[in-house]
Amino acid sequence: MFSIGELSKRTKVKVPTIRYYEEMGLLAPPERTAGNQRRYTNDGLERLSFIRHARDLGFSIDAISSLIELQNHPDRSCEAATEIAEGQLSEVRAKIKRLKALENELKRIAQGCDGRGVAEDCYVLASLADHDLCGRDH
Amino acid sequence: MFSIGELSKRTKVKVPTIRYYEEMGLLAPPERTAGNQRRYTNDGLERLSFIRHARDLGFSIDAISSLIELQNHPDRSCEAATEIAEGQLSEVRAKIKRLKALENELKRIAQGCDGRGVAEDCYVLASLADHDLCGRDH
DNA sequence: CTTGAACCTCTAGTCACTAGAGAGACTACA
DNA sequence: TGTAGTCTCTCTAGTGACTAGAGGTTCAAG
Repeated sequence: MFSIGELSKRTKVKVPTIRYYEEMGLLAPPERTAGNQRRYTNDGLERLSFIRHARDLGFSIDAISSLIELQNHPDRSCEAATEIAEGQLSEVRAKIKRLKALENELKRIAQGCDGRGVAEDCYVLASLADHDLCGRDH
Repeated sequence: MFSIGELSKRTKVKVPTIRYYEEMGLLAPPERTAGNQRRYTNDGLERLSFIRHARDLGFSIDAISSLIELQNHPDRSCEAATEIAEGQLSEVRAKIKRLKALENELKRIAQGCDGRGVAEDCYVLASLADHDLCGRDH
């Protein structure tokens, strides 16, 4: 049995965030001391590690809820879990694609100006003002 | 002189978003009709195109504010503009790097399970529960 | 002059937290 | 047992960049 501060230290999840997860229904409300303070067991620790790991991988609170629901019913098909993971994967891939396009455009814009002129002639500002100066769409 | 709806159509920025930009100080408050409706000129159109383009490239409202400030003083050095663009570029690169790590991890996790088993044996769930199953840190 | 679309302001909601106030509880040491 | 100091409690409000909706007013076409 350990306090919320201890749980926070072990999982590296901040104390208010732990309380937030509880409020959102991700983390079961733990036991309380006579003085109303939360006391966790290893169960809580494992659950929170799971949540943190999933958050680190970019899963939404909603997605994590579904995954936990599944965890609580070990006999169910895990199809949903695979779907959620694959959905997340394609979201990540889409983001990468988009960011790479941005990277190219920004590289081009930033290289166009050495920062030594005045704003009037600045290629950065001109590029932003006139989309036609862009190599391709974004 | 055209209405906010017309401006919205031409720039593809939604009406409430235009009002929001005005509130945030990005867009100068335009003239109004006798009945208090906004009426824009080409100036407003150009300004909004600039903002939209910058937002599309991921610049924050704050960064855009600085860029506009600079635009309004064409005699100033454009060093700040180049810095902002370069800052944005390195942020984008950092995001790409992180997302690529996530992509690898998610790929590994998603491939570990075909979704045909039950939750108890699901590799997706197991991987999330146990960070040690991860190839590398993230 | 009427109709109906577009416009106005204001408030509240989104996501996943983060910050702070003010009060109460716990623990270590004397 | 007293007390100092840290931890914890709940509650409210703020973040960024919008989005949604209510309830009311104005505009332009016919």
